[in-house]
Amino acid sequence: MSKFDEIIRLSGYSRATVSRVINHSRHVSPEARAKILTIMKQLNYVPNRNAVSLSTGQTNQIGIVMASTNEIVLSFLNQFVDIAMDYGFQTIIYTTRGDKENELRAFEDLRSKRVDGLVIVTCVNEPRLLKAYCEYGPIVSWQRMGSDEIPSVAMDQAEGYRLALEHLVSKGYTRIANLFGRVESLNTRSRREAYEQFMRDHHLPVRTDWYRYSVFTPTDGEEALRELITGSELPQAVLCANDYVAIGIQSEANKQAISIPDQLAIVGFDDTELAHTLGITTIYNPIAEQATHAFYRLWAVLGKQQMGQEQQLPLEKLQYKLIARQTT
Amino acid sequence: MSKFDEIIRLSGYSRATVSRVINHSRHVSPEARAKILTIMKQLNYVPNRNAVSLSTGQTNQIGIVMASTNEIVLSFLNQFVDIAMDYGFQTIIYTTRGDKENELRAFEDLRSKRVDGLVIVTCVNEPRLLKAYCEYGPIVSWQRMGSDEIPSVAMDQAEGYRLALEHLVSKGYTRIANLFGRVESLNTRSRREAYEQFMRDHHLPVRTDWYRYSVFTPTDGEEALRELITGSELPQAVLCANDYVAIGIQSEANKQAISIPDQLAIVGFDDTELAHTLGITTIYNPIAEQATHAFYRLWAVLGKQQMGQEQQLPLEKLQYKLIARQTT
DNA sequence: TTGTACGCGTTATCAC
DNA sequence: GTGATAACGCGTACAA
Repeated sequence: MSKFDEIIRLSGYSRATVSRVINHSRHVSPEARAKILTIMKQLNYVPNRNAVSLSTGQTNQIGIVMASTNEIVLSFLNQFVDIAMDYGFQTIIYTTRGDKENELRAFEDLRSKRVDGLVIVTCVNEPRLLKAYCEYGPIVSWQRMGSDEIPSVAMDQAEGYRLALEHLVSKGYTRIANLFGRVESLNTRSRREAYEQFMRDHHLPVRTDWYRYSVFTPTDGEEALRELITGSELPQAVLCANDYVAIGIQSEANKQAISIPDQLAIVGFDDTELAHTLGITTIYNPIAEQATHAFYRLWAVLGKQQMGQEQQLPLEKLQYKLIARQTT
Repeated sequence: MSKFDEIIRLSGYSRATVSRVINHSRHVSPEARAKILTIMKQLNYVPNRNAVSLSTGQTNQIGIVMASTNEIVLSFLNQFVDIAMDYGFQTIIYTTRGDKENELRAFEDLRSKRVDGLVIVTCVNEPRLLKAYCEYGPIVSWQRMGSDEIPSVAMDQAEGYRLALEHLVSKGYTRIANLFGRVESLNTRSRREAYEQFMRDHHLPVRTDWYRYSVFTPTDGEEALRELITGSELPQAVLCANDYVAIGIQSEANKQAISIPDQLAIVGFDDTELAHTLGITTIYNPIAEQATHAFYRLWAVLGKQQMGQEQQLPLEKLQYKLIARQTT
């Protein structure tokens, strides 16, 4: 006999009344509430959440999908978990290692009612395929998805990139190398197009020979610089995929006795704490705010189911900012 | 009518047989299996995991408890999520922000059958209090818990600390400052005792005036060094709570024109990728392996429930290693 | 305000 | 190999 039935038996009240007390319904007499609460304490009762989820159809769990938990997505993850918790939701991590089948398991978990909604941080499956899962629960993406089938809270990184370019050119750096992340990602495309457009507009050389892809980590940055200096000409500045890459460039430049910023300027991306510490010029990226927005988007749907009405939370307009430091 | 009942109706078989097919039981005729599988495909059926969990009493979810998701715990988290997934378990993050009540919610979720087990990365509640939850499911800790009531996969950091001290002294650094993490943590106590014991054994000065606490981040490290140089005497070496603190020290030393390692030697802890990039001497800490061990400990219990027999996975002996680089 | 009866979707224990 | 039937623990119309 479950503790629930035990409470029913000991209190003399019915299943419904006990349930009402548990769920803080107002339609319960003070005496009934008091008596039932007392017995609940005595029995050290806690509701079985699987039973609750089965009955209500909600789990109060949200899945977060990413290739791996790394430094780049850390602040997004941290903020999302926190804000979700504030609203009574737990967060399940789905690390896919870039594998499509692994990734699909997260979406299958939406179908199988394991999670109420999903946040995509990074994903490798086609939006077309993923769209089919939208009927099972709200899905929102941080990564830009190309199609509008899955809503995204991403900002157009072209704006941030232009800030960096304006800064560099205003300082006299015109021969610029670009270290990108994923080749096929929309962010990479945005950045590349912003670069090419900006350079053309200012009648400056577009150095596609200084494009490098799949540069994510400090080690990647080091290798990229070692490889760049083998060329006949050294760029005046390097635009990095993120701050960690910039750290690698900075470190390798020191080893190679390349003076910064005289011989080589460096601009990072995201404005992490380390960029501050190491004096790296970078683009402030409101990542935590985007995580908040991501949850708000989900809450717009999940809150309605929970509170019985439309839940609209304020989505403030977010902006990049240039943070000038010692590497430019 | 649920899809399950739909399958029963369309196939003509009973609830039990359908369930057997879903769970790959061998006691099903090939014809029955084929027919039921076909219908399952047609209906695009997936089991409701809440119903499964309610019925079996297992969720295949493990909670991971920590103050916040930060760089320090990142590799542990990442590895744990991965290994758990390999064994069919999902990971729920509980960030407590150091709040005892928040933290207790994770343990209550063990009682309420939301998770099958818990991993404690950091925790603030008393082991005494937490011990009461052990009856509801396996709990294992990364952080050392003092009492043996909750098993821990932590290594005694004193060993790693001694490696650092031997290295420093062998290089002639004898006036050593210590930057610790949490004041009351067992790791801090281990390190402090290791330092004091080592210095006494070698008839060297124990500089308790150079103890600093709650130093976690690069910024903390910078501040610590700024504060240390206001003293009458500068230490010859700094032992840091982790690599990020070491980065802060290194950066601030550069700003202050303090030559490294001539005027000041630096030793980090953990051997993160950035320590490699920035040439920081550090202690290699097998964090990922400890995460693996943590899961294996849980699996020893959860696997038994799942596979019907004791599951013993190999726990290899782990060791710290000194990684000498340019800061010593 | 309270109680009845049923539903949620699946597993498990018996029989046969 | 197959099939009734009873759990699993709780929410909730609906009626009283």
